Amino acid sequence: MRWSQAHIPTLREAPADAEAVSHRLLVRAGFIRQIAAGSYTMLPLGQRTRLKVERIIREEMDAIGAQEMLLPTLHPADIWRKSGRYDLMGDNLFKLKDRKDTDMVLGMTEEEIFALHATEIFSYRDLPQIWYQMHIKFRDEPRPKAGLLRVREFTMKDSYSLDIDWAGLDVAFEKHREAYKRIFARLGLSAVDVEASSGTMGGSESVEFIQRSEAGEDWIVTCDGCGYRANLEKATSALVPIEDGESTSIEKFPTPGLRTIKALAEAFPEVAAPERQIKTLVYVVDGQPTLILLRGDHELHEQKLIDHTGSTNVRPAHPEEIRELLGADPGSLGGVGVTHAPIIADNALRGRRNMTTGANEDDFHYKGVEVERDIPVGDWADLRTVALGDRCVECGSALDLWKGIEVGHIFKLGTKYSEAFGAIVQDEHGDSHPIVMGSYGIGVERNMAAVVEANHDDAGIIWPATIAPYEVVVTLVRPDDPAVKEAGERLYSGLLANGVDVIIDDREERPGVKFADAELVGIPFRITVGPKGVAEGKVELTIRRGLETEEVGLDQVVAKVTELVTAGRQLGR
RNA sequence: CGGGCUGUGGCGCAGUUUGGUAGCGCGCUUGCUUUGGGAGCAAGAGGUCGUCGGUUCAAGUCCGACCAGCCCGACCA
Repeated sequence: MRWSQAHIPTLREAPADAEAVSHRLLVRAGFIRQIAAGSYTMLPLGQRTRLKVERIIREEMDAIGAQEMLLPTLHPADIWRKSGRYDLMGDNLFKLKDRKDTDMVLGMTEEEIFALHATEIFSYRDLPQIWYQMHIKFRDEPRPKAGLLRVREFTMKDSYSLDIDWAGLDVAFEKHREAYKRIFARLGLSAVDVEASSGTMGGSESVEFIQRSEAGEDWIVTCDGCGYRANLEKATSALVPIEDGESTSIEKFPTPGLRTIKALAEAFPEVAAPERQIKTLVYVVDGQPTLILLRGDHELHEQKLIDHTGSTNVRPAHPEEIRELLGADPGSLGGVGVTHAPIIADNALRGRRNMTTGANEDDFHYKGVEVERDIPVGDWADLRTVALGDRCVECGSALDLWKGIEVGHIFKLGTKYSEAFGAIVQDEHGDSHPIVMGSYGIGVERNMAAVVEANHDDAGIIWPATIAPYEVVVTLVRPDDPAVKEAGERLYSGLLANGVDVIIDDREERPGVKFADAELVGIPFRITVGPKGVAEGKVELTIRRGLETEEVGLDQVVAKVTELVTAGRQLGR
């Protein structure tokens, strides 16, 4: 490609509404343009990189025996009603009607359709299978953000494994885990696999791949001591034991105007330190008002509540609902003697004595509360949010807490969809079993953005050679100088002949403009051809990462750069 | 959905307080000069001021409604 003929609209300044580094750089370097919130055009450079990302994913999927298919994105709503996800997905599912007034949806993931195709498998002899596609997904996100990191329309590689039993699923799951590690390594990412919640997918186990980044939206808990890694929505931690003293009797006492854990602790330090208090929250869980009990200094993690109760709709109760239920306002709530609403307590409250909690009477609390004696807890669960400084359950080391981007997610679905769609096979004894499924996703454009987040400097993007839009740029310092022109064209043709993705910057621009553009776009190798060098039979080779430059003989440079490019393509393999 | 903010040439912004017929930088076009880190001079092109309605002799500016986009939160395979 000749830069003079390419559409590479670089910008000196980023649009004011771009905040995330990857968003700013991908726009400035001419890879993407926004069309609507969470909706982007891939310009020529963006499309080149996107196709290379797809190619890597395809190679690794094919390597584990996966077969590529292509399903429609436009689905009849009935298929989604059949799995129950038409309502479950709520407003995130794009819904529309066709001209005959039939309800349709745009696919946001395709377990349903793949399960439907799995109904054409009848025998264990035809299993296992891994099917995948590289396709557009639509999600009506409540809040698209950060350029390509959270969008409403994007390309996803989604694959689905079909097995006769759970042992088979385990195999497919681990195959995907390893394939994903190879994919991320080849993309230049250092993503790690962490335990995660399954959310609305259903299923027994899920693992997310997270690239550490300040632009990320997920909080990850890791342990350097033993390698424990989990999403905050799933993570657990060990607590320092607390000495509660002898058992005492429960006693109500006045606490006028004290409505917060902190205020109560300051007023009654001897009986109401935060770790001696029971925090009482009222949540409406699938329509059922429910008391949630935590230690005073702990925070609820709503996803844990959702996962534990298997509910789909969870929200804090409104103040009026709370007063109606308990007869008091927030600040004086407690579980003592409450039998007309379910009570779920966090495990950290097990066995605790001499606690303080609200008396369900404004301005009064109880002290001397013994949780299991005085409160009719119906259900114990891990509900608290792990905090910085907590210790590892496995090994006791201090846990680390950091932010990251979810670049991939793999799920053990089980039989939810095969049962819903009747994907049943017979085993060698003639017994029928629903197919055991797994589901595995990678967001293509989000991965592009994650690579930029992880690979850039002040000058711009630093693409790994594996997915750079061009591997080499030949920069003509003086394209009007016949010797420079001739030498540059010779290098260009030589590299093309060697199968290198090369672009020649033959624009009639000042050198500074060309250098700045090459660095902004992030091309891994730059060969600078200038009059002085050519006269001496030399050119300069600049490595984008680090921007170090060396002189290379005109006659050697094609071979040398071809070698470097070839080595760069091996990244992560 | 709650809170905050923003819509003026391709990009970044001023102008709105105090209504008078739209401006700056970058980019773009042409010419001359320049040519190893985002050039200089000169002449140009380009704007329904987010949309609709209202007030007024007159609206980018005042009033109302709506739309879009961004940020925080909620939400999120």
